[in-house]
Amino acid sequence: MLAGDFKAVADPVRLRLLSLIASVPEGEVCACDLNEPLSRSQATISHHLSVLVKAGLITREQRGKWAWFQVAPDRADFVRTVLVGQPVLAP
Amino acid sequence: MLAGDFKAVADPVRLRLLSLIASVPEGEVCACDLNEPLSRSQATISHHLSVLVKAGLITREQRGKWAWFQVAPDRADFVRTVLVGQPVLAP
DNA sequence: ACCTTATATCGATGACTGTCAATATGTTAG
DNA sequence: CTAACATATTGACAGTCATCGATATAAGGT
Repeated sequence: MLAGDFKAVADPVRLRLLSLIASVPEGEVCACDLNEPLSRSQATISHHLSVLVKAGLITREQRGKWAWFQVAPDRADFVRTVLVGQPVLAP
Repeated sequence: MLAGDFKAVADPVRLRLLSLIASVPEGEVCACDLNEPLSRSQATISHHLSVLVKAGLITREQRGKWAWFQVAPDRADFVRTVLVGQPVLAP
């Protein structure tokens, strides 16, 4: 658990992006669906997505014209912890 | 779970400070014990402690000449999650 | 081949951050 | 009261960051 992991989610836009990506039932989101709801420029959204990818929290896959993002499988637990907050404790 | 919470732990020095404070059996640490092990100036340590206090993750109590810090009781779960990483899942 | 669309990259800029030396504040001891 | 000590605050500086407009890259359609 390094400070760099938290740095990646220490920005409101990135946290929201991660939340959006993690919350879709399909498990992946097209970048085209992420530009509008954040009220930031396309360049800014692209930048933040790239930060999340470089941090290893999400993965990017080019499919045709579109780029699809999903939570990195090996970081799903970290992402869930970050988004849900309180861990569920074993009794 | 706001980005500000993660911002507070997104610095290596602060993460280490939080870890030191959270890991002492007594539950509280004197600032005098935090200056040395981080290899930063006294002013820098004081600054980071104040950031953690303002974020509500630790509390500060003046006792005589010394300042004592402990993990804020109402944020103990967040701190544990941050430091331990994986949450323990209920079966 | 061209045009359109989707996304990334570049360059610039203003804001924020970590750091330290110096100084201030507050506390205890003599 | 004064000296010594612990911690906080101030001021300055260099580095990082979020943001955007403009441009580049790449893919698909016509």
